[in-house]
Amino acid sequence: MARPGGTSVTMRDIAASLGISVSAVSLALRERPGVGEELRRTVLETAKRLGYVPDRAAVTLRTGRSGVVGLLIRNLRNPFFLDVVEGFDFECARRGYQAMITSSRYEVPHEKELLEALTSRAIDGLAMAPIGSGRAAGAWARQTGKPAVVINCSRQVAGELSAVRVDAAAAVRTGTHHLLALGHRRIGLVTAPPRTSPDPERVTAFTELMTDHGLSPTVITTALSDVAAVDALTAELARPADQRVTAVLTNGDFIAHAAYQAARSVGLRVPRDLSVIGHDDLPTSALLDPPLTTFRVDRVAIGTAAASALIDRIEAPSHSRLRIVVPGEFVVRGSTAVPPVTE
Amino acid sequence: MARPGGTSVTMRDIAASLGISVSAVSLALRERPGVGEELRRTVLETAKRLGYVPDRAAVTLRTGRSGVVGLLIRNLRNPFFLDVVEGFDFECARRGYQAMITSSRYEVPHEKELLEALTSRAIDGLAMAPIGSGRAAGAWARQTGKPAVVINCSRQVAGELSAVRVDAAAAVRTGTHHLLALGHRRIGLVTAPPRTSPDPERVTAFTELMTDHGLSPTVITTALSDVAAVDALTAELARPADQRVTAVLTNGDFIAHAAYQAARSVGLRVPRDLSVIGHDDLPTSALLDPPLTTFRVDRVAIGTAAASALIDRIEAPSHSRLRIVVPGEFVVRGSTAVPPVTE
DNA sequence: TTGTAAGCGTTATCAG
DNA sequence: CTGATAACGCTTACAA
Repeated sequence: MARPGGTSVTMRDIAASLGISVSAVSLALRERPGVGEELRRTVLETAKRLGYVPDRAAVTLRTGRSGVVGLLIRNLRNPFFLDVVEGFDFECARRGYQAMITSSRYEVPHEKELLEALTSRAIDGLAMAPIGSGRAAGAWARQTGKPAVVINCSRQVAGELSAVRVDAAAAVRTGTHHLLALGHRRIGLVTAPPRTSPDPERVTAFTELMTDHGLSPTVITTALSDVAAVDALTAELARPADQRVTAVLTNGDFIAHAAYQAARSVGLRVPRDLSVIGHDDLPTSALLDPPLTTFRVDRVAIGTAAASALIDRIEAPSHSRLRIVVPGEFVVRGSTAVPPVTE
Repeated sequence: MARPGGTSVTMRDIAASLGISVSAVSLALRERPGVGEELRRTVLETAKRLGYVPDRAAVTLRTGRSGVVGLLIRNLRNPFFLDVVEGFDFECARRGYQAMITSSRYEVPHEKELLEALTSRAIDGLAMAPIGSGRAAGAWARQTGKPAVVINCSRQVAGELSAVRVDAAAAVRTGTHHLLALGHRRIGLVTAPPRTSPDPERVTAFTELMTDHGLSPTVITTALSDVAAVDALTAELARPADQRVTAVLTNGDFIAHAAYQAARSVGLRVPRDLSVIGHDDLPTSALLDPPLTTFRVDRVAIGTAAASALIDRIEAPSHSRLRIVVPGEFVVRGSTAVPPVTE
């Protein structure tokens, strides 16, 4: 509203039209004591009649609270985050907040810029799926004195922050066990480069488990965009049959799809030549050819939990920080099978 | 920022620390004439040193421009919009704006609420994939005097507005021709209920084409959530083999997936018993079982085009309204085949 | 119960 | 080229 054209109605207009003072209007509108019941009704009614819409910029400036919370996602292209965003947006709306959602696109400098932009917009709190370790979130919280919650980020970080995450390490263990039981020995784990990886725990869990079984773990490092992942996986799969992995674990169905593409591009078949395990259970995963074995997680719940935890802390700063682990469930479909017998 | 804890640095602090006036600081910071080059550099430098972040609420209040543009999506669960959002967010960032993205979840009252919320936040412009006819967008633009652009919405609406859309009617025609050529006679078109449908043109085009061929069109009406679509399609497919459709056209791969599920649930096979045509070509569509025949569209381009058109009009209100049709491409895969010979 | 006035951080107008 | 000063719309002491 404001300036050009859109002749906005302000409290002053209401006050003038009723011959009372602005503060009376303010009090009446916000259901605060200090104003007669009858007058309040009149005010409410004329406000509606005049089409009054409060100017949040003014409120923000005055109160220091904007009613906006930020949601900074590291990669909005990953369908995983779709439902997270939806859940977050929904919960915010339910509790009277607006979400400001944006994507850092796995670019650290851009993440920094966005953080600053959000700060200058006086967000009341921040939820963030950080690019790397998540230190940025902690720094932001310290610097602004406002609550932050991290989503799917390394456990040790966080510090003072609330955190919502899926148990990625457990998922890796379950998947690895499944593959070992099928007879696989050369298993690959797809992960992001250390600096940008949100969950080093996956690698640790995987490495430990493989080592325990006397096997050497293959860690396939790639940027987590679909094209980069296809390239990295194609490179791995192009190796001789007795050296390349016979199964891969990915950190998301999104990347599992890339594994399908890579396999296809070098003429391998899933699951005959390559077993694939995803993580997320996207709506399409059951419809793929073959249906994807994956780890189902309630993505909407992640979003609502993050929003809820964040808003709790905004409204009661004493609220202790939360550590929420959203449960998941391993679902076995057609993309995993016994390894090929090429050796 | 602002009140609690986070001791924010204001222009006053910079001015005080330099022993000059606030207005000099303002001028210097915004690269405006009226301040010496040397002083400007000093100001810029101390601003950075002190960690100054401008308070957008104050700027907004003063100037009436927030630097925020709204993006109101009718259904954020549809992966189609993922890339649109990403493109929009990207273009906004590139041009120095913040996007405020939210989902009306196909609920008209919620759409209205959100529109009001965005208005009270003084967005500089609005992009909207409206629920029904898109009249709401026009009304908003008229009422606020600010530019709006509609995304994928009925052609006749729009009026004064810029519009970005895919040529859905053309896609329907192409798909229908493809099915007719394969020999299908009972073809179903999946569409949203009239009140919420964004593109009645699809139905018109389909009906006309079928009638021209002396065939009677089947229009399957359903709410466009995955579960609702599965139900509606299951009901259609449960009919006797000589009555039910042998092919369906959907308005999105998202809904085509629902057709796969529905077919599966009543024991029909795609494409042997049912041909399916989607629209969008989502990343997963080529990996489905069977790979989906669909209409590819550059979704990111829709987002960037919308943002670009919107920001153009914000910055030059004289800018004439744009009608952008993002091109698409029909891609034939494995989900369409000759009809079954059950008659 | 109601009105008055100050002030949030910024920009813009207008003197010096 | 620089510095007071008012104003944007709202909230909140405090005074009537």
